[in-house]
Amino acid sequence: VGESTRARIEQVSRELRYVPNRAARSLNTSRTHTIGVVLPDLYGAFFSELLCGLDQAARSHHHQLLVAGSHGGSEDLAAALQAMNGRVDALVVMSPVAAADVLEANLPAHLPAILVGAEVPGFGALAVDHRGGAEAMTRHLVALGHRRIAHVTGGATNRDAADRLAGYRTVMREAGLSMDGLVVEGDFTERSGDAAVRGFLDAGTGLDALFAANDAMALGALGALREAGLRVPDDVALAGFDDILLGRYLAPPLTSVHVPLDQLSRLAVERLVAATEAGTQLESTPAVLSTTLVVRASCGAGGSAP
Amino acid sequence: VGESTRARIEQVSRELRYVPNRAARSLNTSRTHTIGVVLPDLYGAFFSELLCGLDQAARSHHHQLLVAGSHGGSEDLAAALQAMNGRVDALVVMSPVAAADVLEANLPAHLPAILVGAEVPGFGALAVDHRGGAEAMTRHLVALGHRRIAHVTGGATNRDAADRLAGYRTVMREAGLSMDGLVVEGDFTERSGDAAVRGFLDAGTGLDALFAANDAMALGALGALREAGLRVPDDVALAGFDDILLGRYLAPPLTSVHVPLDQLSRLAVERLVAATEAGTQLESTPAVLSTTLVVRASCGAGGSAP
DNA sequence: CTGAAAGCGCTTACAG
DNA sequence: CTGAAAGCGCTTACAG
Repeated sequence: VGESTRARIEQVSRELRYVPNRAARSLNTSRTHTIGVVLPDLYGAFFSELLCGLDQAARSHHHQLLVAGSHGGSEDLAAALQAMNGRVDALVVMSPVAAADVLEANLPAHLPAILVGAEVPGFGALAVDHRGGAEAMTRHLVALGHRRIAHVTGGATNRDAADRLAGYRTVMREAGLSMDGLVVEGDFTERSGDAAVRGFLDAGTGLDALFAANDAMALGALGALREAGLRVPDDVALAGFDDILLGRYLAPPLTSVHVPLDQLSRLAVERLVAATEAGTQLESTPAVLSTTLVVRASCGAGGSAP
Repeated sequence: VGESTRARIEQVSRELRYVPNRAARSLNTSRTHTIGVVLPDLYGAFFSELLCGLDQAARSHHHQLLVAGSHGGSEDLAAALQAMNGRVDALVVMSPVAAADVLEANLPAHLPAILVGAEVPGFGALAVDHRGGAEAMTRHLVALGHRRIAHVTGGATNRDAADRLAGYRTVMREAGLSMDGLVVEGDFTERSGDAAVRGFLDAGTGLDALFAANDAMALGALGALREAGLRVPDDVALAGFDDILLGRYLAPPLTSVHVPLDQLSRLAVERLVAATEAGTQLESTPAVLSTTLVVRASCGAGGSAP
């Protein structure tokens, strides 16, 4: 083809705004350059930061994100997983609400997938040391001299929440401290943190410290404590979990347990892209990411973040 | 086919985990049940809440979300738009960084699209009354008796930021108040709100009130003010814009301008789904969503939210 | 009512 | 080096 013809073709294609159809391209290359992300929810800073990390990691590998949030029931989860088939090269699935069998039944076989906080034979797994983080936090509170340390959980059916509770329990037991009336169930929302504090106040439960199973609940608790005229950390020490970005902007800045979302995102995407290119599945032994205690002013330790 | 054969086929299909390939299905039905979302960024509460709203709206119509965040330059925007082609039924594009020509050149013709805060002939548009919101806020601050009212902008190239600045200017001028040295450029990040306050303090600029062009900057400003020993609202009134969810958990709760993201999300998705089904494009006259002043304690008006 | 064919829009490997 | 054909995995309309 001559130069001038080529130029004319390119011009016309631009005029008509021709853009290749990616679905068609995917169909015969069997590459989509897309990573599917299945999350239990999209609401809140934690998932937002995770999604943001995954987006950055994906873009650095020239991939896009197909997102499915909020799977209430297992049918939702199943539908979300099935809707990904043929449209993604790989999958990141977070599903802390015990559903290994649903995952097992609906994960397209041979599709590289990384499960975060869940395990299904034949699929990759990444785990966060929730328990270790909760132990470190509880130990920190004990070391500060607190005795009546309450815990607001993230719900009975949530695996991550159960691990955090277990960490708290272990250390409280070790320290010989009572947990009677000090453990109350929440659901990871601000509202439930607020409700937990009101519950303690109504019951007349005296507290030295409150360890919420995530920062969102700590935020809700902070509002309720303040409303009740209690000062943090002078009257009650307050701690969260996740180390969401806004924690440092609170007054007082929130002591928390850092969950390495950037690292998790990078690792997940790197492994998935590698598996896609090699055409292999990932090892199902989970890589466990460790958490870090981040001491800020809300527990009275005065320190600023490491 | 007999009953027993059918049962056996279904069983085998379950065993093999057969799931239809959606890319192939899309190709001949030309329906993807997916809405593409192109945002300038994924970072921060504002985009998180928008994405969450879009996800909910999309799911209520049985659609998924294909997300492209962070388009730094116009090549990124172009690439993101092109990558959507054939993989989505419709598009929501937010691009406040003046780029109507890039949009025009890269929006697949005939693909239903809603632009938020931008206009391109032949495509749908949704706008938010940033200017009116900023006017209402500035008027509120003036009415509270503040005279030296500073404004931290969201950047010179951002259209939404320019509208908010214009609203502030209009009211300040109307009220006969000086703006000398009171307008400083930010970029919608916490960090830039913090920097703005330090700048005012270093310059010895006295302030009655600080109106940040978004809540993230107000958050950063709050930290810097507190660090400088200034109390909000006693020493300096503080106001933001966007009304992100955590504003009410700050101390003091943040006065802000509510941007109706839920309504925006619902409207966008409804219109797009309707256009997809009808096979038509949307009207390019933008529907303008109005904002609401939300008075909380950070400006000293004492009120709680309406 | 069942089964084979055509076609969605691409890309890749092959024949001319 | 160019151009026509085959095929990715579906669904839909048609022939048997």
